[in-house]
Amino acid sequence: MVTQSKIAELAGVSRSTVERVLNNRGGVNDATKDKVLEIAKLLDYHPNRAGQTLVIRQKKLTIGCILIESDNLFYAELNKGIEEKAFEFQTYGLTVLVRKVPFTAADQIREIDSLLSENINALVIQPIVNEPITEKLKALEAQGFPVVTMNTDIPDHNSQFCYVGNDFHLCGMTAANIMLLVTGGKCNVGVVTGFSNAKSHYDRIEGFKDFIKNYPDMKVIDTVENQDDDLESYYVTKTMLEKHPEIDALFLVAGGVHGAGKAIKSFKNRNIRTISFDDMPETKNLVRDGTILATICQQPIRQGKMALSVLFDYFVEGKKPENNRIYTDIQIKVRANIDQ
Amino acid sequence: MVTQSKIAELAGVSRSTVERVLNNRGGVNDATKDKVLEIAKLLDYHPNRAGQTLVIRQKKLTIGCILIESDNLFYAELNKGIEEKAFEFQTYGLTVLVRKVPFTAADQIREIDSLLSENINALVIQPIVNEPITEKLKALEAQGFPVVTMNTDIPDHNSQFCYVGNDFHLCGMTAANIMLLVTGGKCNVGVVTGFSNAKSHYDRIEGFKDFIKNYPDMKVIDTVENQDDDLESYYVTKTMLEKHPEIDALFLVAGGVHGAGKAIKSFKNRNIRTISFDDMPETKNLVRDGTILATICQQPIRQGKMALSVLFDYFVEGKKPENNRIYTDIQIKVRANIDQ
DNA sequence: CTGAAAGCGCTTACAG
DNA sequence: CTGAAAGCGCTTACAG
Repeated sequence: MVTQSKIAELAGVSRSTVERVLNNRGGVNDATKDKVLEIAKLLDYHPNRAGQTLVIRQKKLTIGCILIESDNLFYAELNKGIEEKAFEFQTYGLTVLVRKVPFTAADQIREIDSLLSENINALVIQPIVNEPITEKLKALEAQGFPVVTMNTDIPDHNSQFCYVGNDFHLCGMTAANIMLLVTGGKCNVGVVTGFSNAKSHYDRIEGFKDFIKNYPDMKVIDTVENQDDDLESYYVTKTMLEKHPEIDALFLVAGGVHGAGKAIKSFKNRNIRTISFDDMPETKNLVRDGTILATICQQPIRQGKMALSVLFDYFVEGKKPENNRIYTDIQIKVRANIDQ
Repeated sequence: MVTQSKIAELAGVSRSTVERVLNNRGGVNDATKDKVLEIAKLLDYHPNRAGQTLVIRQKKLTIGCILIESDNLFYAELNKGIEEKAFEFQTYGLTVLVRKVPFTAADQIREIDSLLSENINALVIQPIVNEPITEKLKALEAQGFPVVTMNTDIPDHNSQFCYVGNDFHLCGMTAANIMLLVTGGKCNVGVVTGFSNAKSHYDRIEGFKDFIKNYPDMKVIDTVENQDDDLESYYVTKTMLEKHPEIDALFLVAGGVHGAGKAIKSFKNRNIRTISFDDMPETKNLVRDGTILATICQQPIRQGKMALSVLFDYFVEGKKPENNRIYTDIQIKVRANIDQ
C-alpha cells in the first residue's frame, strides 16, 4: 500500500506538497497537483488511519454529550455506550464531556450553552421536541458545527451531520407484523403509549397503524398514555382492559412495561397477546414468563457508541458520515433469544 | 492520558525500559520493573492503539483465509465481509490471502498446507467436518498458531483462539419459538434440512426439537434432506407434503429455500406456516410474498469482518480474544423488516 | 540489565 | 507556491 512519502518521491516533490494536494489544502501549482493526484490514483492511495489517528491528539478536541437524566435504565444503556467509546477515544487524546440533564427544554438549552462556552468541537444530544431547541441546533448546524442527534431526533430534521438511532416508523410496522403473526390477523388491540407528544412513540404507533391498514380484522380499540411511569401504567392499562373486555392484544409502545405487565397478569383468564419495545430487565422477565410474546429492541449501547464513533471518524478522516441517518438494527427478541 | 514517555520520565528510566516492562518482555531489574508498573497503574496507563497499529507494518504479517467455493450466495456474503476488512487492513500493511476451495476434505487440507508454505501468520477457515482436518487444525493450535474457525466449527472444539459465527442450537430454539408463536403451539412440522451430516444443520434441528419438547401439540412429522440444492429441495419437499397431508408447518433448516418455496406454493389450498434461515434474495422474495413468515439471519458479512478483526486485534495488542466463542446476533426478520 | 536511535504514516508550524 | 523539520506513541534493532 502506497504512502504519501512514496508518492512524493515518485512525483519529485516534498511530502508536504503531497499532503496539501491529498487533503485539498489549496495553494499548490496546478501542474504539480495534477501530477500528484495522477500518481495517487494510479497507485490507489488510501491514507493509513493509524497515522491520521496518531496526530489528532495535537488538536485537543472535545465532544460534548447531553443525555436525559432519568431512572429509566434505557438511558443508562445509552450512557454506557457513550462511556465505553469515550474511554477508548481518551487514549487518542480526545476529551468527552457527558452531562445528564432533566427532561426540560430550559435545562437542555442551558447545558448546550454551557458546553459551547467550554469550547466543545461537536455535540451529541438526545433532543427534546421543542421549538427553541430545534432552532438552536439548526443554527449550530448552519455554522458547520457537527451535531449528532441520538436515539431521538428533532422534527423534520434534515440533519447536516447525522442522526443515530432507530427508524421508529419501521419499528411500529415490525411490531404490527409480529402482532399479525401471533394473532393470525384477528385481534382487538389496546395501545399503551408513553407520551402522546413524544415523536418516537408517535411514530411507532403510526407505523403500527399503517401496517394493519391492510388487515381489516386487526383493530385498534383504544389508546392510553402512561408517561413512561409504572404506577400510571398499571392504572391506565388495567382501566383500559376493564373498560374494553374485547381487547385481546396489547401494544406496549414505550416505558412502564412492568406496570402494564402486572395489569395484564391481574386478568387471570384472559389471553392478551402482548408486544413491547426494548429489553430492560423487567421486560426480559415478562418475556421469559410468557406475558410478553416478543419485544423489539434498538441496541441502545450501540447507539451511544455510534454517536461518538461517527464524530471520531469525522475528526480523523475529515469526512462527514455518508448517510445523515444511521439506523441501528431492529432486533426482534422472543423467549428463546432474549438472553443472547 | 499518560504515555510510555511520560512514565519513563517519572520513573527516571528510558522509554525502552518502560516498553519492556509494559509488554512483559523480561530482562528488567525487579525494582525498576515494580517502579514502572506502579506508576503505570497509578496513572492508569492504556496504550494508544494508533501508535501500536502504526508499527505492525514492520512485521509484514499475512493472514490466510480458506472459504468454501460454491454458487451459494451466502458464501459470497462471508467473502464480502472478509474482503472489506482485508482492504481496510491492507492500509496498515497487513496481507490477506483468500482461497476458495471445493467442499472436500482433500482440497481443504491441500490448501492449508499451501498457505502454511507461504508463511502465513494466522488462518481463517470454514472447516469441513472431517477427522484429518480436525487433527490438523488442533495440531496448529497446539503450536500456538492462531486459527479462527468461521461460520461453522469443528466438532467439540475447545478453540485455543476463537470461533466466530452463530450459536446454531440457539438458532434452532429461536426458530421453534417463532413456530410456537405463529401456530399457537399446535402444528405438524415437516423439516427440510441440507445435509444430515452438517453440524450446523444438525444443531439447528436439535435446538428446534429441544424447544418443542415442552409443547405436546407441536410435532415433527418427517425430515428430508435437500443437499442445499433447489431442484432436490423442490422434489423432496413436494414429496413430503404429498405423503403427509397433515403437515401444516415447515422448518427450512438450510439452503434450497427457493425450491422448497415453489413446492409449498404448488399446494394452493393448504396453509403451511414456514420458517427459514438466512436472507438470500430468493428467501427475501418468499418473505415478501408471505410464503415464509419469518427467517432467522446470522449476519454473514459481519462474521467475515469479525474473523479478520479478531486476528488484527491480536496482532496489534498481543491479546487473544476474551472469549473463544464469538456469536453473531440471531436476527429474526419478518416482512416488515426484511429490507432493513 | 539499560539506553539511544531510527522508523511506522501522518499533520502542523515555520521558513523561504 | 514549496520544502525541511518536528512530533504524535509505539516497537525494533543495535550498542554497551
